[in-house]
Amino acid sequence: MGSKRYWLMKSEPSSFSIDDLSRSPDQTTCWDGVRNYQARNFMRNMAVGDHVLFYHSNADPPAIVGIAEVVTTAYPDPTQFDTTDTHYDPESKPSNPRWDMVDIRFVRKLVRPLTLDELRKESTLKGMVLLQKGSRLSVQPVSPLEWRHILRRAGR
DNA sequence: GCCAACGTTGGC
DNA sequence: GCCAACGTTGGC
Repeated sequence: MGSKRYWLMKSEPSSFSIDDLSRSPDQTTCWDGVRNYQARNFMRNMAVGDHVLFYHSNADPPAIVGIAEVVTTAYPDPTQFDTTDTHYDPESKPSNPRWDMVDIRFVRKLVRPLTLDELRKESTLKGMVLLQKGSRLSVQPVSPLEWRHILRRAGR
């Protein structure tokens, strides 16, 4: 068993919130709809058991609100072949799927959500992908140090 | 609603 | 290969 990796995944609570995740069957959902190559590549690097920070973007306030875990490795996102889906990609062929997804399962909500504002005040977190100017990556790596610091700040 | 920053597309 | 145009993200 190799050491687990840490990630952050963004979701707009108006479309899928941490509560939606906790109410999902098995408290699990497939992370479909990612259409960014960098984000896809990060998902391809995920392993079962990896830890995930669940972040509410376009929220008031934007914040890390919970913890999830990766329960499958990456596999083809079926919405890319669904002509009725907004994420349909006519260029992607079933013989060579372009877009992948993983399944993640709810672990817990943070006792205290950590707002973007608070995160910005932490010098330890200066390097977080989330906090970089113009950063829009919806799936991104988190360092073990950042993870530890965030959990401590969140009151465990 | 605004708009800056980013990624992608396509003409040349 | 360049770069303008466009669509999207996401904080404010």
